[in-house]
Amino acid sequence: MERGVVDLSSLSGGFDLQATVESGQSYLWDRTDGRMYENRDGGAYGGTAWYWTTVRTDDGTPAVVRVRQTDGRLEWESTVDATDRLRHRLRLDDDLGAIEAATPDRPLLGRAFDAYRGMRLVRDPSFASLVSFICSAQMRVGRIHGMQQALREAFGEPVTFDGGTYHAYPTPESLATATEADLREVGLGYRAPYVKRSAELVADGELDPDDATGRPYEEAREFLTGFVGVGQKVADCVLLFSLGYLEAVPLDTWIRTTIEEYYPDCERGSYEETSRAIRETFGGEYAGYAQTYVFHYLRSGGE
DNA sequence: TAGATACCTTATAG
DNA sequence: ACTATAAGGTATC
Repeated sequence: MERGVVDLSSLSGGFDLQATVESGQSYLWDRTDGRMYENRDGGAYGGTAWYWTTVRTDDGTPAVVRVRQTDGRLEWESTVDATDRLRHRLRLDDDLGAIEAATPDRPLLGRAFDAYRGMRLVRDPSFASLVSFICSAQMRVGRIHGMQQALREAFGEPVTFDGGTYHAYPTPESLATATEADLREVGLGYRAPYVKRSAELVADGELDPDDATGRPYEEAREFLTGFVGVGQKVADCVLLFSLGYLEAVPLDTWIRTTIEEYYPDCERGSYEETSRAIRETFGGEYAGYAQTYVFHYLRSGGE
């Protein structure tokens, strides 16, 4: 067992672990106390709960990383050195202060940033992010998370850690090998064939979500719709929560409602044009940050 | 090309 | 208890 501490006190804009991993952008973290999503407004840092996920080591085998936030520190336990991986996965190097400063003073945005100060975007592994958001169609966040847990337990490689058994996120190969019936068995419903066929595309080397990286934003979004079960909204989620396109604004039901109520002039009829308008309203470069704050704020009962 | 509809499953509202 | 509704949409016609 290795242990480490990441100092958070010097981070611009601070950090809020609970808000970051329980805000519906990542479905790859679990609370060890099993109380995920229970107290959204929750006390400071979710009562310093422990969370765990898995990371890929250099030789390709998965390792468990367990973390908790206490005051200005992020403590971790793992079998590998997790400091750099956590900085990367939790975007601890983002200059949140500058990002908020660059966000326009528009209705709702200030309150949303205030409510979850320190919440950061995540950088999830691309395949897991892709499958998570294929599963997200017409689902509540608690059940999306439950689906990912079920997928891990049914198809993920077991990892022993600190006397317990955990499961890594399934590989493309394992989900491509699963039958549609297998995937329906774990509660995916009509998303089952989407997940299987998209996993096959990756496993067969026909399409790789990482190949979206480097393309101009709208082209990258179009590229990702080549997967099955991936429309523009899901593509935007993968771009924002995995591939680092911070300007991506997924137009989900919450944001559409927000546009109706607060930014009606941004409603342009098509996804593409409405997306352009709301991204501009949210400040362009970091518009996805604003979207994520608004989403979490409203969904958590902010107003 | 734009518009309507089916789709798994379950938590929640009434 | 029971039914209707909606949930971070997409594929298909």
